[in-house]
Amino acid sequence: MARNNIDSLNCSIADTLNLIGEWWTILILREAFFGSRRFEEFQQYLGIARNILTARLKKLCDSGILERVPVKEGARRHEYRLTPMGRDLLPILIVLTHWGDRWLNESEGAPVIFVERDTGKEIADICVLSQDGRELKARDLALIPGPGATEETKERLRLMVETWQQRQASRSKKS
Amino acid sequence: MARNNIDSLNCSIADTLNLIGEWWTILILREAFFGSRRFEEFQQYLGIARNILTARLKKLCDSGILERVPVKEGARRHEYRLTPMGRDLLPILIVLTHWGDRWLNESEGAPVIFVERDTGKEIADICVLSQDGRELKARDLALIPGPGATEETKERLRLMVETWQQRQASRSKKS
DNA sequence: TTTAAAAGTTGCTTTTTGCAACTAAATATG
DNA sequence: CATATTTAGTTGCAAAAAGCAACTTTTAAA
Repeated sequence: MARNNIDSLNCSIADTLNLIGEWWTILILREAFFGSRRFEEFQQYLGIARNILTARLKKLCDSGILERVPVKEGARRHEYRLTPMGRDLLPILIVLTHWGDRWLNESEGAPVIFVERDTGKEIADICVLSQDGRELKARDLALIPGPGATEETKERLRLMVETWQQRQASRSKKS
Repeated sequence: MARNNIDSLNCSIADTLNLIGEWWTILILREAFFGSRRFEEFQQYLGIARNILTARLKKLCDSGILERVPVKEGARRHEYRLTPMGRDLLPILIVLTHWGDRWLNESEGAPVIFVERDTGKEIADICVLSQDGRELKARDLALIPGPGATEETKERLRLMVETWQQRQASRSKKS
């Protein structure tokens, strides 16, 4: 993301975007999930500039999302493979896909569909669930500071609750 | 995303990133979910340059993710609110948060935690499920062309299956 | 009525991208 | 074995995007 203050936001979204939020990175990961491993594969399928691809792959390797392994024993050519950390990004790709399918490609239909290999059936839509499996909407959620919250974050969240309560109050007055 | 060929990728991920993949956009959306509505709120919490914020808010409004409504009847000052299309991005934010919590902030712990408002209990981890509720991993998934697939996409997916089968074959030979 | 805050806009500088050409090693070919 | 081709980058330069600070113009407050 931007250079300066992002790190100070005390936010896992910002931290994640710091690693995968740059131009191209998520599409490179998509390619990786689609089975690409070699520099040329990524380059050709995406049409990305080679120097940018180099930079992105390096960053992904440095941060442990991909690993760079010799094609065979002792070879100096490498391929890029998803690590467990990288494979754990799959839900992000699926959520992005489903949202795009729903809101941007509704008329034409989805370009690609994720299915379960064994059954061929489409996977379930990803949604937010409570521990006991009820579906939750934005309205049903609240935010609380976690163990990693700074004082600033706690203050911010307190303020958020206040604002929210005021809005609820003014809403009930009106109606 | 990049200017040229992204649109031709026939991929909902690329389409989605075209709208929300730019620097700052996702953090602006995070702020919106956290309750910010006014220009100054976004600006102050994020420390984003004002001209960039202007551009991002405009794009988000143009694409229907936010709407710009007068603060009160007839006022010329506006606030920016999530539309249903925008609220539907919540799973993306949660997935990004959880991934960052798990892989980047494990030692310090999560800065913020999403809980169910009514019970105060943490929400469930978002994961990929089959229609009948079994958890699926990357290995369990396959991709098939959907109704919106171009010939190129179909070809690409055929090739993918081939490559995958070859790798499976060479793997079983080795072991 | 003056002051201050909100919501931008403008101009200029620094960073990032994109593109094309170049390089060096590995592999294939005759 | 010598030469060509592929692979995986690197370099240099032009164009686009981002950051910063200063400037406007309404709106709200004192």
